[in-house]
Amino acid sequence: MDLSAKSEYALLALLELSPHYPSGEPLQIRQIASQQNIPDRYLEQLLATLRRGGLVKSQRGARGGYLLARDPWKITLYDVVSCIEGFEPQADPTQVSDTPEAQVIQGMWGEVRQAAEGVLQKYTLQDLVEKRNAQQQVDIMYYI
Amino acid sequence: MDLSAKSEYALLALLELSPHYPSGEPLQIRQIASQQNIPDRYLEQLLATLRRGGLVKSQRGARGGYLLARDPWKITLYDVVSCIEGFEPQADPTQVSDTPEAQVIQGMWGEVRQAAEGVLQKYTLQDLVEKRNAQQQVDIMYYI
DNA sequence: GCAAACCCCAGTGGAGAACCGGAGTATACT
DNA sequence: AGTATACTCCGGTTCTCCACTGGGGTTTGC
Repeated sequence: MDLSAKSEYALLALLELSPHYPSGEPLQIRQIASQQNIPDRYLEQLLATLRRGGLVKSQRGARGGYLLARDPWKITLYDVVSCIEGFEPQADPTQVSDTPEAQVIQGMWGEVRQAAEGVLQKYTLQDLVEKRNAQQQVDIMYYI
Repeated sequence: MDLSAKSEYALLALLELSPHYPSGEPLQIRQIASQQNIPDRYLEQLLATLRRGGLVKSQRGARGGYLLARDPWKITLYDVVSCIEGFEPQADPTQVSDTPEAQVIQGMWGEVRQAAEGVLQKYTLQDLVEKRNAQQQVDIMYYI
């Protein structure tokens, strides 16, 4: 029941990209990585996955980088996590549980998944950005 | 977001034990394992964990075995999964996330956890048993 | 044309999950 | 009492996956 480093990195990166969306200026891997303490060669892979998932666009060549594919309030956390974790296919050759006991357990676990996904679907990157800003205010007030 | 084999095995085993609770007759590892297709030496470890967690009692010696420690409707699925997965300690030295971005992400993940745990807490072993029985009826009706 | 960026693919180290085995201990039945 | 049958404890083994690293490419701006 932990959030994988993979997904956390992806969210952090997109959180960095969000404020730059209006300007249309791309942000480079190195900058994001150093800003959020993420191994840059690893972040590269995650951004590639996000690109294939249609969440970010990339600009190749010198002065290139990454930018959000659409507005921050049109990207839910579910979009991000499911893209990075790749858990869309529930209709794949997962053994369709033979015994009735296994079926029942599978069914109730489906409810657990749905509950979790519901929370992820109701938050967008924009929400995270706003929460971040509010959090920063609190941090400043408590700073000495 | 998958249910581990560990937890699924534990739930299956407890599901087997549930109907035997009223009689007070213990069930042996071998029987449970063969009934639910679980490696028996592995199931042994899981039952030991459940015993230490106070969910089952064991009867040693010949004609021994395992039985539920309390009524099936007094054991929630959360009890089982948290015991087997051991994820109680949220107040441990998990790095208390330095950056405001990480804090915000950590916070929203807390909501996801809570949603998932809420579902697990509202179901008991008794519920699973009843669902299983209902499921069996359906299976029989569709058989041939 | 060359440097700065992304792109692709392959490999490695460590941790944990799933499982197996053996020696010991308690209990029931005869 | 003795023996068979269970649980109990502890260790090891295999395998997979996560997190990360590295070595090449290709595209683009200056």
